[in-house]
Amino acid sequence: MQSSIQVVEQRPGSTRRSPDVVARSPQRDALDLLEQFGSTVTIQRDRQIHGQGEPADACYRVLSGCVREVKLMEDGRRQIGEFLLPGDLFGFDALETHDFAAEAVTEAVLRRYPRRMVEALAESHLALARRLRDLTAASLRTTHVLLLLLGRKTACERIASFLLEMAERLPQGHGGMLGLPMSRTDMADHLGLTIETVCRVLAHLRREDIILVDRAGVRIRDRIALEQIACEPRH
Amino acid sequence: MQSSIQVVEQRPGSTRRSPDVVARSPQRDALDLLEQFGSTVTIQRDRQIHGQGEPADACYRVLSGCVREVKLMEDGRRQIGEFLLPGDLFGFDALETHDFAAEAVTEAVLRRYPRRMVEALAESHLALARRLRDLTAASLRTTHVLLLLLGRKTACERIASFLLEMAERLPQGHGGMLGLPMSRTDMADHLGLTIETVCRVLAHLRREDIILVDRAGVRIRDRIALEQIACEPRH
DNA sequence: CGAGCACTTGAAAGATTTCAAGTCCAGTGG
DNA sequence: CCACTGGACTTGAAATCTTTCAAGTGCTCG
Repeated sequence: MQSSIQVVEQRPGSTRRSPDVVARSPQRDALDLLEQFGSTVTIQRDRQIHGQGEPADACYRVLSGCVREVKLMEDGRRQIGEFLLPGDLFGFDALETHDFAAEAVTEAVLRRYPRRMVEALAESHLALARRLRDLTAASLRTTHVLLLLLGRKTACERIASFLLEMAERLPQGHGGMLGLPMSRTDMADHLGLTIETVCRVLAHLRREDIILVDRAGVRIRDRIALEQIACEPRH
Repeated sequence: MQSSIQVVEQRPGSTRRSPDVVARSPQRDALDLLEQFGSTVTIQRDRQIHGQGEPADACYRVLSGCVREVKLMEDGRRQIGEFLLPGDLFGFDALETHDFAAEAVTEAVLRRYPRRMVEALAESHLALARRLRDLTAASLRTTHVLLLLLGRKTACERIASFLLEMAERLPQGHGGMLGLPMSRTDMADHLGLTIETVCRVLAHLRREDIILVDRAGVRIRDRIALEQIACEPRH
């Protein structure tokens, strides 16, 4: 229960998306209240953290590694709602049960908070209650962006949007290299494409000299071009 | 400010989806607190209630009619996040700004609550704060279902899912006829299809005697078949 | 009655998927 | 140390689904 965990500054109501990994500043985060009830767990690659539809009795903060939120259909079709990276929170926005299963994309270290405690504390701490609501609203906003991507964007636009998002969220390696933690299959299941289409689009962007792809990851060479392709919504 | 508004029983944390339109039961809804600050407004067909990205300074309950939540791309591509029907709430789950524009699909009568009051009351009423969080989580759940639909379902599955959803949410006319309030274009923009594909799939389902389509609306003749086609997720 | 709009339907085009081989490593075992 | 195997990733070609383009139809409204 040591409190020397890497803590990430959260903008007012952002579930994730923390390019600004800053040491905790003077103003306290309402979530700090939970820290004393947290425990640290390590999840092996591809192991499940919780199942889809299971009672939501824990919430998590990602300390290291990558987690995916997965919805599965009877016939095996899969939709990944979101990838969670260090600093991201998940499970806080569930009702009684989890909408998604959560699985480790890479070995992941998580801080685990019992839902019972979260709810109990929220009963007496308005700031925490408020924080939880903002967290949920932030999740919703992220999901709304994905809705447009899945409903209306072309394969090329989806990949471009995804790469830009990852460039914001992942730490840059040397020379701006992004080490994507997820497989092509995971990317495909997040973007509503097949693995082959993901490959082909990446190859296409590479031939255009917009990105550089190698085993280690991706490097964005022409961000402007990528942004034009991604054609993000007005807001 | 009369309080003879049609009020809809809400399951614990459901933004909408209220097939059970019941008179208010003894236990009070935390949202009742807002009622004294509400005002009733009427919006003409296709008129905007608020724009995408605008400061969220009001929330609404639909009293009658239908509202769509719309995201627009520069080039005119459109994604409808959700249709709101009588009893449904919207705008309660926004952060500072609205993720979607809201527009009246049909002439709509809305109960409008100033966000400032909602937030102020939530500061002092835990039950309301809790209700707002559940509302947001319920929105998120709805959106997660749509993610799978947009990312992984075929046109036929999308339409089948949509019809079943509408059958739950819309009041039945005589003979189980559903009067769909939205145009084919709206359906298309919700389901990530084109208007022509929507027509063709409806025609296909009609030829299979699964539904009956006419100007007035749609009638489900073989719900079992429709459910099989829709192939809803395990949970 | 005529115009306009929503909706349908057909045919061709196009984007993405499916099916089928490969390639390239990383890890294993000889 | 090196060949071998399996898995992830690529790439090509054909198939398929959906879209695009083009007419129509039928209602409603003026």
